[in-house]
Amino acid sequence: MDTATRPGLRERKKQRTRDALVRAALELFTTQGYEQTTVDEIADAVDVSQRTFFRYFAGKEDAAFAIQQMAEAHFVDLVRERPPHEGPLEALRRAVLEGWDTLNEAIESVVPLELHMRTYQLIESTPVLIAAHLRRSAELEEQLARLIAGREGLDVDADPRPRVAVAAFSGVMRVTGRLWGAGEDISVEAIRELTATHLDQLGPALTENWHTGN
Amino acid sequence: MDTATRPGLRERKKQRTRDALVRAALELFTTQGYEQTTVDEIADAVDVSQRTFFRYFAGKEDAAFAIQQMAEAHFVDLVRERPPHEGPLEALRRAVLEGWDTLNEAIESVVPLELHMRTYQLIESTPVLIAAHLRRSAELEEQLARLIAGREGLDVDADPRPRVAVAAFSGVMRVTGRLWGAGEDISVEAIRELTATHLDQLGPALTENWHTGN
DNA sequence: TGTCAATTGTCAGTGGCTGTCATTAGCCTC
DNA sequence: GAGGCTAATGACAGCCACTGACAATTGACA
Repeated sequence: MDTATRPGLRERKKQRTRDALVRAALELFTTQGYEQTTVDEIADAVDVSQRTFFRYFAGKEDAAFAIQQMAEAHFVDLVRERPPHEGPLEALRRAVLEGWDTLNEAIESVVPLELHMRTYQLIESTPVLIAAHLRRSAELEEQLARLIAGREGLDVDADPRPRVAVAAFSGVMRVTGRLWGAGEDISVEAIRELTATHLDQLGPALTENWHTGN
Repeated sequence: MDTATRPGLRERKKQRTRDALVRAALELFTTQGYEQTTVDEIADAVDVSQRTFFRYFAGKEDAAFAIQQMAEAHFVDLVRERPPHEGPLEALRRAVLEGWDTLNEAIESVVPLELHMRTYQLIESTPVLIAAHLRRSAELEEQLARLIAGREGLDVDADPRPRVAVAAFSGVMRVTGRLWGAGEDISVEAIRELTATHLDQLGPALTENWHTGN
């Protein structure tokens, strides 16, 4: 019986409603803009009441980040799976890159990859969403710092290095995201490439004298 | 005549109203919390209409960051005045530390230093304000990157190092602010110290092997 | 002093978000 | 497989941030 573990009709229905709301929201956001889209529109598109929308999402913002959320979880999983002999920055670097490579599998059950990338670009160009995105990133950072500290057998609260390393790493990721969002090429390949080259610059950028070998 | 450059009554009145609104807002925010304070309360405390509040500030958030804004401008000025022979990170480091030392002179005409520090702590512990704070920081970062690039005679858009360096620096500043806000000691001295020790860790934290000399 | 322009107050309306309560619809037991 | 239980939904009312429009007030300046 494959019905053994399969959730009941109720649960499946909820999942469908949620997914439909996410799709409708992202489609409307990327088409007409985030601020220009009202919650009523989203709810109407899925034929539920506004109240129901707010039962699935804490706010309009929350819907915009539904997929982002999945991508982040995916990334954290990958970091967790990195072999312990890799240094902190090496592990983070490989995990992000692998994350981009396998992003589609992680989200395709809800939205097409392309819609997600358009949404990401929208986030990077909408002030309110930029703010929310940064706050979410800060939370992710804390998680990563603990994870890295764990790998290295350190106490996050005693040794500042895990947090500092993750902060530097995240800073670079943020710059990358912003640049990608401002550019022409919205593809995953483009941001993958940007990520790699920017991470390569982290070491050199901290050298005090930038003109020695240049 | 010292009245020569002194602004007219109209201008002075506006300044007084604005300052009063800032003081009332910060006092209410730090006393009862940001979300628990309505714009009407702030306006009432200064005896102006709600509409007038919104003529001075783009939103409730804006009032919360009025002093922060001044502190940032102060900091940027200090970076600009750093002698050109200092490396990028050295210049940034000295500017922040000097910024903390001279913060009071920069803001005392509007609010007491202590109220500002309480506000900063409130910001660091209120999700909506954290988000806004991070977005503002991101804008500051862009400004700093251009400034640093200028000092070094580089093109921000061609060479990723200015942005990467500033991103790493800002990442550390952010960690510092968060830790300070979560701690007991709300004094300027406390955050000054935290800043110094965390910046010291930036180099070491990027070393792949954290256990060599430890 | 009277005119002009800037500042403010009032009012009405939109949109995000929440609490409440009645209704509907899976689910589970007898 | 009928009836009761509970979760999900819809409908309604209301709060608060924020905006546009218009009228009243008040410095500025000839």
